[in-house]
Amino acid sequence: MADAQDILSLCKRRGFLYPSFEIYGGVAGMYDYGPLGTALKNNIIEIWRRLYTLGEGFIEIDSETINPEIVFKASGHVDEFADKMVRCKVCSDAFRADHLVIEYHPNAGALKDKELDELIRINKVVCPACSGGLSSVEEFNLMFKTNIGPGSGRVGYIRPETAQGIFVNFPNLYRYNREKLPLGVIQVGRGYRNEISPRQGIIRLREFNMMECELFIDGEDKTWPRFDDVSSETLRLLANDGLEMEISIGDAVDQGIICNQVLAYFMWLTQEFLKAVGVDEERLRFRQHERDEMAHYAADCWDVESLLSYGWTEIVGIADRGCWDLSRHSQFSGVEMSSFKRLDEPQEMEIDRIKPRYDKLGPMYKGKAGKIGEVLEEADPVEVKDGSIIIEIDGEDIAISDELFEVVRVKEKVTGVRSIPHVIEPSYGLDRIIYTILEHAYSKKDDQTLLSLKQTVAPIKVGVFPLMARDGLDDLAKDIDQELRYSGIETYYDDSGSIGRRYARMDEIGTPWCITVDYQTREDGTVTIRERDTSSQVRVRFDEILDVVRAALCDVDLSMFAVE
RNA sequence: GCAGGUGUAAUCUAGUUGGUUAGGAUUUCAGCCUUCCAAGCUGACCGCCCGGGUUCGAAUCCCGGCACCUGCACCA
Repeated sequence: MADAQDILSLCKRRGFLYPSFEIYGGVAGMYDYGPLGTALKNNIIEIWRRLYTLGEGFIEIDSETINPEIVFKASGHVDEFADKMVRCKVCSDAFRADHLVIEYHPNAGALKDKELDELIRINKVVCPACSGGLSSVEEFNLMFKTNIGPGSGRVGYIRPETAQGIFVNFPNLYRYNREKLPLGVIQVGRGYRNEISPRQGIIRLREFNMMECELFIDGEDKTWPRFDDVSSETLRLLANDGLEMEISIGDAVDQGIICNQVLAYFMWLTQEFLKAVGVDEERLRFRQHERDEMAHYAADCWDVESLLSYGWTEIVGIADRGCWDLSRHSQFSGVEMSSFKRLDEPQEMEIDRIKPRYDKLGPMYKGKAGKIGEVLEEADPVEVKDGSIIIEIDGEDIAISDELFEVVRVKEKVTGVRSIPHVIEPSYGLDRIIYTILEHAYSKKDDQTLLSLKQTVAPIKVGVFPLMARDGLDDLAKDIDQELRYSGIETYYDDSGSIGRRYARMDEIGTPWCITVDYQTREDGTVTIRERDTSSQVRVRFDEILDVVRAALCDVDLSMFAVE
């Protein structure tokens, strides 16, 4: 297996990746993409984007990376990412400090570090695992905090995922989609996590690239229109009951291994994407989250893992997040986040409604009566208990006796129902995918490095060389180089060193083809085109070279252009 | 963050009883040569992670920092 050090060395040497701020000693978990890395990344993004926008009809947005605190209060990140931790001095296990003292304080979660320290000390709290002594409280905040605007007025955080930018825009996007589900929204961008210990090259970064999709669907209907077309396609699953299997997505859904069609469809789509950009199918699997690993709101979650020299590594997560995200944002913002599902036929329904008796409310509550009436009208009659109903007015609970209202049965025409959409989230770790592609493409034979990148993602598509940089061969080669570049094909012209060395340079950065102008070109107007992985050559017509390359880019067998 | 290991050129690496001008290979560049897979010759560029300390003298010893690797924990 390829050594991670070799890959990182190649990346640095050839301009895929550079450690950030290298001249100042570097910063852990931060890397810059060099020229080739950037091109590779852009190519991958473009394939992904097309798959979702052109293939599935999804829409793309680009939202802010700095968000006000409330966004992450609603998302749960403020609590989830800013734990107060203590560590066992003996077994070095970490625990949430507030959980350890919960029996000694009614509101342990609100305590300051020092107060928690104090409580732990006074009550002689020890490590729950081994009864060892505990360290003092440390703050673990994995979000980067900042201030929005001058002074220290408004707290903001740099986003740890792009997803929230989509959720908070849901009302706009739902309207853009003309109030229809399903609504698929994608975003490509950076996320930021102040990792405790970034390691393993670009596998765990502090500033990382994500491609995320949030698919909003009707929670009552998790079928997918194109599911039947692909239901016989297979995936390699590692379910959370420990069973590993190769199974069609149709069977997996039927047997309840994958919980619904939408999830299964996007798992398959993800596999197609990863194969298309060069992840080795043999080193790819879907691992289901353990029950305790899953976020509490998730119905099901599968990680796509690739086998790297670091071991099996998560590169994509595909989760059914239920209606959690939109519910929370609706709750925190007070904005409606539901969708309206029109019924096939409007239905006449008889419903019980509360009808306030304003003649009695008025004298009793004076100025408040109007508000109370409004709230009563919206209230559900089933909440009437023991002759009264409790309603909330201006943050105050008030019991309203049933003498002050009537429950009446009314006929209402129902044309549809409102519900909060569920979210299926395929979330792709771009940097990890890039690294996987590099490692899976990497091979070494007798000191010769070969990067077998798919032509779709290769930063440079064609190397163009004169066999000798003289006798007019160089001019002919430059003509070809220019023609290809002007046609939108990335090339690399090279006339330095032996021809073998030039092929080797291209092999090392994954360039799939090389065209060489030789002396025969002057005689019969043909050039050679060499295929990277086999180093086999085909002689083709000089004046057809653009067609040949275009065909090659469509994976057409080049032998059909051979002139010999 | 903890424990252990490591840090010499763009890359890989030799080099401690502390002692002259840190050696090699690859890459890159220039020139010569060269009619298809890293040929050869000549030359050039480029280095002891950073900062302190000990010493007449530090790549080498000590302290601190930074980075990388392995494990723990966390996670995309």
